[in-house]
This record gives sequence, C-alpha cells and structure tokens, in this order.
Amino acid sequence: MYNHKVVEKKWQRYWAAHQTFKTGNDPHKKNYYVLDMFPYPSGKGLHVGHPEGYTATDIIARMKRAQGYNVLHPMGWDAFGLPAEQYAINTGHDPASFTDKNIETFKHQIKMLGFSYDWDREVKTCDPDYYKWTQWIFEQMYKKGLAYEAEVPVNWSPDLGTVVANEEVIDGKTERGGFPVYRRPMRQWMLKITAYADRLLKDLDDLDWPEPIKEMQRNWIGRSVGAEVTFKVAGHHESFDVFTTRPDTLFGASYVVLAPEHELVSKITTSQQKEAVDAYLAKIASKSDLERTDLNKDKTGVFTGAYAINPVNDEKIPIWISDYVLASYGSGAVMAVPAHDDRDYAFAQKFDLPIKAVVEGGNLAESAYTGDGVHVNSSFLNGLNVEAAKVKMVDWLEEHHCGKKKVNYKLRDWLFSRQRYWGEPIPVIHWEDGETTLVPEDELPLRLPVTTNIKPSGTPESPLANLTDWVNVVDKNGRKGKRETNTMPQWAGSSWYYLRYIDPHNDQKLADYDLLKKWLPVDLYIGGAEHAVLHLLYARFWHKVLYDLGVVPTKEPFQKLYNQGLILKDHEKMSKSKGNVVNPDDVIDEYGADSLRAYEMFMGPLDASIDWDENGPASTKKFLDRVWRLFVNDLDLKPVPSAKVVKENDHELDKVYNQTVKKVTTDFDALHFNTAISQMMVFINAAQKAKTVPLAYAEGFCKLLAPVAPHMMEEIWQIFGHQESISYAPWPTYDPSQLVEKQVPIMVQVNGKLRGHFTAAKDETKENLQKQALAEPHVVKFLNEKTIQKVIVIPNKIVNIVAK
RNA sequence: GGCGGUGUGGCGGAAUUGGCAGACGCGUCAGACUCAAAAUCUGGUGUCCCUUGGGACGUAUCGGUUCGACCCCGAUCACCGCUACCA
Repeated sequence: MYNHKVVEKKWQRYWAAHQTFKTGNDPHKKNYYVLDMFPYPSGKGLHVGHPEGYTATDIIARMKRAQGYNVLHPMGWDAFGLPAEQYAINTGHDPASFTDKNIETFKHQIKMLGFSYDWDREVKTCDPDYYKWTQWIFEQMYKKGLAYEAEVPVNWSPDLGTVVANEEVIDGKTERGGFPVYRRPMRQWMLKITAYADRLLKDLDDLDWPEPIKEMQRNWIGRSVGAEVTFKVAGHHESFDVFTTRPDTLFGASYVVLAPEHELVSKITTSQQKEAVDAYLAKIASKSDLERTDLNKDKTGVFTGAYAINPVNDEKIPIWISDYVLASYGSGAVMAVPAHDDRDYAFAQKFDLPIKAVVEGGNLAESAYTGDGVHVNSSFLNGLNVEAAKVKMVDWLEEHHCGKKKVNYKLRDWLFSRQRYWGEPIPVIHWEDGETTLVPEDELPLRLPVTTNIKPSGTPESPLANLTDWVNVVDKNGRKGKRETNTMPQWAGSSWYYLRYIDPHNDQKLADYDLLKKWLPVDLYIGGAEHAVLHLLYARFWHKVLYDLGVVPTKEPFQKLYNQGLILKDHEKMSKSKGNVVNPDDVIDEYGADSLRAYEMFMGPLDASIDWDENGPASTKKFLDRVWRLFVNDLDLKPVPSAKVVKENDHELDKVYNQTVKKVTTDFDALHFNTAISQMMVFINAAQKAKTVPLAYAEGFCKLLAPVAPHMMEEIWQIFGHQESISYAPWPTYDPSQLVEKQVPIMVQVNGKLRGHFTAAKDETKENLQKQALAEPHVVKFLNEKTIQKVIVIPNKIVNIVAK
C-alpha cells in the first residue's frame, strides 16, 4: 500500500539534496518566470487557501521544466507589517525574532507540500540586505522629485493614542476597538504616482490580465477629461479654477462651491458671514471620515458672502463652501449646475439656490437631467448637443484665456509614511538649518534600530521618535539633525521583490541588468484578487520608475496575471473567529500532500470561490491510489508487469491516451486544472478496464500527473526503473492522427427536438446525411402527417428537420 | 448609488464557433468479494410519466432573435467583489 508519509518525505529530501529545482541557466533553453504573491508570515500559519495558488504555479513550473525551459520559481516573505508590531507591543518581544519564527513555520508547511521552489533565492523584506535596495529605490525617487513631503492628514485615533494605517481603518473606525478616527494634518512622505497615471492606464492595454482587474485599475486611476475654468472673485483680485467634465453647462452655473479647506476661503469670506463660516469649519474639523462620507449623504454648507463672476456671461454667482467638494480632487472647487448634476441639484434644493436648465430633457421638478439633449439659454451653444457643445465651449474658454481642456485623475499621490516601528526606515535626515538630505547611498542600509521600546509615542509620531540615540545625528561640521522617524508602508518591500529573486545575492545592485533582461517580465503571476489594485498598481509604478532610470529593461513587471479564488467553508470566508479554518497540516497528515494538491486543483476553476468539501482530499487520494495500484505491485513494490503494464501496444488505449496528453497540456496552459485532472481520471478509468496498458502510455501518464502529484509520480517513475527524477523527463507529446475520427455520430432533430441519431463517415455529404436522417425509424414516426418544410444539415454534427 | 462578476442535478462542477445539457468527482442506491465490516471492484442515479421501446419537462425568472439558445439580445430577481459625493 502506498504510504504518503514515507514517500513524500523521501522525495522532499531527494529534491533538496540534489538541488533538483535550482534555477536553470542553460543558454540554449528559453526562460520562464512563474511567480506567487509572497505571503505575509502571520502567526497563524498556512491555511488551505495558500496552497491553491502555490499549487497552480507549481504545476506550471514543473510542466515548463519538463518542456525544456529554464524555470525561475522562487518564494519569499513579505515580512514587515502591523501584526508583528502589535504582537511585539503586547508582549515586549522583538518583532524581528517573532517574524523569523513565523517564517520558519510557514517554510516548514510550504515544504511539506512539495513545491518546486528554488530556495537559494528566498528573500525577506525585513532583511537589511534586502531593504537596503528598498531604501535605494526611495532615494532615486527622491532625487527625481517623485518622493516629497507634504502636509497630509493622518488617521489619528485619540482613544488608541496612536495613528492608524489606512488598512486599519474599516468604515471610518479603527479595526481594533472600533474607535473613531480623525483626520489630522501631519508632515508626511508622498510618492508622486500621479506623474505616471497616464502610463499606468495606457500600458494596461497590452497586459494579459483578467479584464475585470484591468477595469478596477482603470477605475482607480479614474481618468476624466473636461475643462478647467477660471472664475474671478467679485471685488477681489483673487481668482480660482474649477474642474468640470461638463463645460457645456457653464451657462447653467448658478453658484460655485469651494472645499472647506480651500485656501481662498479665509480671504474672501465677508465679515457678515465669518461667524457662520468659522462655525462650519470647526464642525468639519471634528467630523470623522465616517461622518463626512458614508453615513451622511445629506448635504451641508454655508455661504461665504462672496461672489464669483461667470466668465462666459459675467453673471455674479454666490460662492459657497461645502464638504461635498473634496479638497484633494481637481482644484478643490466646483461650478454648480444644479439642473444637470445630481449632487448640485440636491445642494440647490436644500439651500434654495436657482436651478437653470441649459439642456433640454428630463423633469427638473424631480431631479437633475444628466443625459444628452439640445442646449438652450446658452448663447452660442444653443441648438448643439452635449458633445459638440463641450468642444465649442472649450474652444471659447481657450480663446478668451479663462479656461482650457484639462484631464484629471482620481488617483492620488501615494501616502508613503507610516507612524510605525516595524518597517523600512526612510533614509532621510532633517537638519537644524532646515535642510533635508538623504542618507548617502554608501551608508545604506539604514538599519532599523533593535529595541523593545516600540510603544506608540502617544503623539501622531512613530515610536522611533522615542529612540533619541538613533534619531539624533551630528554631521562632521557639528550641525545637528534628526532622522526621519516615519517608516515605509508594507507595500514598499512588495513593490519590487520579484526583481530581487532574479539576482538575490547581488551586493552591488538591486539586480544585474543582463539577468533582469533574461527573466523579465514575469511570465505568470498568481495571487489573490484582494491585491487587484494597490499592490499591483504600486509595483507597476515602481517598475516604471526603475525603467526610466534604466535599472529594469521592461515597461511592465507582470505580463500575465491570474487571480485565484477563495476557499470557503459553509459559504463563508474561513477565519479564526468563525472557527472554520481547515489546517493543511491535518489534511497532509491524513491524505498526503499530493492528495491535497490534487483536490485543490480539482475542486473547480482556479479563479472561483468554492466551498471546501470535507470529502475532497479523500476523493483525490482514492484516485491517486487507483493510479498506484494500476502501475505498482504492492507485494514487491515492482511495476505490475505480469499481465497489465506491458511493452506491447494493443492499441486499445491509443485514442484516450492521445486525447489525454492533448487535453492535459492545453488545460494546464490555460490554468484549467480541474478539467485536466478529470481527463486524467477518464484515462485511468479506461486503463483499468483495458486488458493491458502499454508501458509507454503508463510513463507518459505519470509525466502528466507529476506536476499535480509529484511525490507519488517520482516513486512510480523510480519503480519503472528510472534513475533520474521525473522532473526533467521530457513532456509527453501526442499523435494528432490518432485523434482523427473516421466515424462521427450525427444527431437528428425534428423541429429542434432530438429524435434519433446515426453514425456516418466523417465529412459525409449533406445529401447523404439528409437521406439517412429521413430514413431513421424514430425520426419517421415524428414526421407522420407532417409536411417537411426545410432540412438543415450541419456536416459531422446534426440534421434538423423542420416539419408542420 | 456607480462599476464588474456569478446563477446548471442532493453537492463541487463540465459542455470547442449557437448543434447529444449534466463529462469527471462527491453523495447515494444496488450487486460482487467477506463470517462480518472496512477497503476494493461492477452497475444505476436531473425531475415527472410510463409496460418494454419511449414520452413530457429541465441550465435563476420573464420575453426576444434563430431551423436550433446554458451560450447571443432586452428586462427582472438573487448572491458575491470592488468603489463610494472624484464635479
């Protein structure tokens, strides 16, 4: 009987001892880079969701090796992050050693699954030899003006006495404790991802990614084309710009609204309105994000007392402020056309502001009309439809120097600071004379100081601020300075790790250019859809920056992307709190890694979220055991030689074997593992019923199944008498001539309903097919007392007789 | 509210270009082996009607296009994901 506990250990040891999966560098072979999203090594260890994606990439990696590629298939650790820090704060331990312990656990569990990683290339983001280059990339960005400081709100939680990261804010409250979060301005590091917005958008088109993921990125970038219109403030020298996608409705503007944070607010507010405006500003400041957005769709606002002049008709219109206008988008000011914008309409209704129709259509008594129509009350735009009117208005604005065509993005610059300990220190020094300098490149890495004192500073500053020995520096001229105490977000290290795998031990460069050229872009990248936007957008951004610097040779990092689905339990996400987590260790212990791998691939399409079936691994174990019994004699652990597996081919299995080779190969390539496995089951069912199985087919089958169930297939391969690992045994090929049918079944329908069938020679003429169809006894019965009106004949497939 | 996705037996799912709906597996029923059980092997298994042959219905719902629709089009419902006043 096959003993997975013994055999799996045996081959894992063999692979390690023989460096079977060391990345190939044969110049005569093509290169293939297949990558997993590296995990955050949490204290909980692996759950059954991890091996799903990892098995998929492992199957591809193993198939590609067998097909004669050099394969780069690495694994590493996204090792900085909040849970380790939180654990450290709670226990007084060092997050570094805690993280290392977790990595050990993860690595042990991953190794039990028999994945073909090249472990010599393991990286972890919290290793100074690694984050040296994360810091180096930051410095290049700083030099290019892509990293800058700005006064930006942080998520300040007075109840916790700390700031929280965006990812710790759920629905405007802290993830832990559910305390309100307030936006509090602080000097922070930003990365100018907006400078790359257009390229990030455009280059999506050439990527082989799931269309919905590309669409999510497009939405996130949020390009919108419109116009910038300059309004003068009546009685002031001041003016301000608004961004609008509907310049055609400018004649319908009945007021303008500034964001409460807009710099003009204090300058233009009249003395009569000052009290009201100040009160409103005070109210806004104390509002949490939640109150400002989600819960409160009710518009609020206040009149400044000032008026703007509509450049197109010199009309004086009131200037209001309201928090429905976002300071961070466009110019932080909008022209309000309540007749043709839902938000403006709601605001105008509430504050009784005029609603002027300039496009015909809809019913303004009920709602704004945002559709197309003919312009009215719009001077030179009258009679035009929306698109034409937009063009004409932009021309007019440009001609009269009071506006221009403008493209805006929803994408904001990347808030790159975290007020945290456990992250890459930002390699910057702030000097007493106000100068800000980078830590010189030859002094990198700037190491994170080892300390157990990482309690929150009690202010919106990083815990590093408390470590005065580390923070305070003096240069050779005696000038005093302080180190930047913010650290980088978890996204930093994960934005370029796929580059480091290519040349993980290089201490001169983040990676050698020629090696990058050999391996990039990543041929296949698999991971969870939760990273559809942020991680994948950030990594693309960094990659493009490095491309511009001449560090990497490609515009894009990941050519083909695929998202695995979730594994559910009772139609819910697995989670510790629900107590429905399936532990892969238990499954491996009972059924073996091969069975777990096979089940996770067989349970359904890779990208679907599917319920875990308690019986699943048992069912695939049953299949694997049948394979074993078919090929191996349990008594002497020799191949089953006697009657079953033989040198001779009686051709009984020719067709199904060739079909299987073809389907498994194309299905693997398309990541359709469930149907590939089902085809292998079909082959085994047939082989079991056959009198004999040719040895060549048995061996070919083992090669097909080896990527899914590598341990058992190695064992059978050895029993078949091979000395070398099956990993590099050439991938099977099929004989297309064996798949050509000489006889094909022809279905016969009467009025679209199946009434009979017969067998015909392939490519039989339409006339003959029709004649045979009409002669079918069952068919004839249904044609009684009916007149044949038409006969549709599709050669090799179907005959449909239309009769009344 | 906006964008996107998904709905097929008791369950997970399959179905090339619009051409035999339900491959493969789970579960289940029956048989073989066994003193017995497990394991294994063989066969049945969408629903309803029916005497065999077979017939009617059937891919969320309603409608359309077509000789023919799980597949294309329109509307509706349900669930999931992302997003959230982006002017």
